[in-house]
Amino acid sequence: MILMLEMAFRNAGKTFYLVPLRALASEKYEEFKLFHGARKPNGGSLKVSISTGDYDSTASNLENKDIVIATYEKCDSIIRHRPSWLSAVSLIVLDEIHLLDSVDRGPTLEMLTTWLKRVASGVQFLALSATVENCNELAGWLDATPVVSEWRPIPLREGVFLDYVITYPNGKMIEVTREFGEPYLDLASQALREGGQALFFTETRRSAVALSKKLTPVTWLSLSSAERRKLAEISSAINLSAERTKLSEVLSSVIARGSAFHHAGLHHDHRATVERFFKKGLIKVITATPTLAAGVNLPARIVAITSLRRYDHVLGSEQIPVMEYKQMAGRAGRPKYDKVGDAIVFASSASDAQYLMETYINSSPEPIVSKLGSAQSIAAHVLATTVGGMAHDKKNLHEVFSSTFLAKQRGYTNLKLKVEAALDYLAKEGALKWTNGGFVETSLGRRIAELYIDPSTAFHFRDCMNMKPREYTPISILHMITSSSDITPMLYTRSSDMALVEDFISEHEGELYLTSKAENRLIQDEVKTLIALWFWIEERSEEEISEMTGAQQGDLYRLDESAVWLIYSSSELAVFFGHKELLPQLRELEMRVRHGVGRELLELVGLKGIGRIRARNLYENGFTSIQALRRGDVSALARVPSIGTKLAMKIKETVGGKLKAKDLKAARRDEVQTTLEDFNREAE
DNA sequence: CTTATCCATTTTTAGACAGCATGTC
DNA sequence: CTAAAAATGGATAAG
Repeated sequence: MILMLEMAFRNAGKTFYLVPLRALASEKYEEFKLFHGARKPNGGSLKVSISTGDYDSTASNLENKDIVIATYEKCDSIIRHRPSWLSAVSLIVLDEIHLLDSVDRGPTLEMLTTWLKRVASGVQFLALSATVENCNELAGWLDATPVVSEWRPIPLREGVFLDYVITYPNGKMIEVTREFGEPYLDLASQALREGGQALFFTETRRSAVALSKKLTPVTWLSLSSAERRKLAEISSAINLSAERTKLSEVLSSVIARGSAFHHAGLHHDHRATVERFFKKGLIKVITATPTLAAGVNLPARIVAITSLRRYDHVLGSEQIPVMEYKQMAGRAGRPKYDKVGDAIVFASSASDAQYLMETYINSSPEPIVSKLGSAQSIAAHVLATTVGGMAHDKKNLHEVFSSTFLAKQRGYTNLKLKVEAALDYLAKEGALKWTNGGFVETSLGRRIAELYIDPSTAFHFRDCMNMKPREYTPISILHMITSSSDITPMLYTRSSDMALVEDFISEHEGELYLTSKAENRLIQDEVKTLIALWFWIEERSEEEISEMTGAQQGDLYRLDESAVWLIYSSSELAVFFGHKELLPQLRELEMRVRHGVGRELLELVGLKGIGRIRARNLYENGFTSIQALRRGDVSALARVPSIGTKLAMKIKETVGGKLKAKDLKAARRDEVQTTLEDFNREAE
């Protein structure tokens, strides 16, 4: 921050702060925002901006900014648009550089860094990480000087818990008081007695939820009556801020007792609530999946790691890497509050304890290894390199790829073959064309790179548009989307879902793409993901969808987000593929998915109204139930946290009812009141 | 006759980046 | 070096 601010004040150039998560970007942005508008010596004012997929997106907005905070992918995308100010960049901070090791996102970071090194010559790089073992090697690649510091604001102790005794690497042992007779409860209790908070990491979402319930007796006893009152309010607010589901009800009930769970199935507002009130000290214990290991900064007095295994659909049950363990352990110790942070792992036997001590506590994280070689698509990076203007002939292209971290670690021979193959593939499919002496991207290729989709996804769209199923319906379009490699999260078909999926397939056989011979195609997963999206645009309740498919609120929102992006992309590409006639269908479907607004609702409100009243607000404000809307159900409206005047007017017109603002307020008040009472009673 | 308990078997399993343009609070 | 925990379903005991 000091370096960036110094450069900004000196007008020494534009600086970037790059992070792997949107949440981290907004956290960092909040810190930098304090300096936004500060007067510079030359009279101008300092300008700070954030750029991630869910914030502003046009590169021109960044032209006169001094400090830009962005995700890696966003920065990558910006480069592809070749903004004029790129040469004005003077410093790039790469936070959490160890992400280079990640299979799905590491290659993007690696290519991004490689380009930046070339494009912006003379740019200073500052790469940061708490868990890099081979930092000399990494520094060598970046042409940087390694700076190692063991300093932590709060010292960290790592220990193993076995039979109520915590053993530390130096042989020191501490006994934990038996109070509840359950290790997890007693450990949490110890943290709370010292006025601290505890963070438990679990292997699965389900066990995070189960453990947070189990911990409520401990947290409840530690609460003052003032805290209990505040928590009751927070707890009832949970059920008002988003659609109610079984999961949100459980969250609401544990929060009332000072405990909470945190995982990616939660609604993002609920995640934010949990983070916020843990930071404020009201929520005493969080049980979390790895969401919090790399996510926002949420330190705790004690970090308890309940499992060091993880199940993988391909590999089965696996030990997690030391790097991940260190990331979790590093969350222990709150600056300003704790004297020391404790990270505790649980052992099942004496030999297990010894194993954990050797393998995790006394081990360094694994060295960072480039994953560019296993990138699912080198083609995407070759195309982006071309579109970004970094290479228009083989010589330059090989220069770029031979300066990657992979080439440094493993040599360039293998990668060279892959790059050549990617070039041929892109040319064959029409994203690039040969020129004398080199190659250049086609307008299609440029659009693919700008839309930020994998080239294979684009070609898949083309094939799907050329070979339509017997009956071409919205379901066909959704299937095209869910069978592309860019859809996330792809839902997994459990054995209990088989009936649902098979029924759907036989019912919609004529509308689906079932003939493709691509190997390893997981038709069932594609269809199951399609079903979740279909239910979503049919306005089924979030609870119903998660009941039927197992996809929870958070999953649904992310699925929706990626589906919107892909449908938009397919409509942009339809023109290139000579399928202009599909545009109306694609546009309509995009709108239905984007806003979660069903056909019936579109008809009710009138399609023209969508332009004026943003349908997304209908959705976000809780109008997912058409039935409720039709009968003007006041109690459904009570779940709406805020209704715009225009929107309320429109609803009034539409339902023809007599809803008034004060009815809404009264209804909402009642609901808040009853939930509050319920929780207090239950808690007692 | 209903409910509780026990036991063996079956089922399930983390996370999250990206486009673009405009209305709403 | 190693999978573990919850859900399910059926049988039997208790109320």
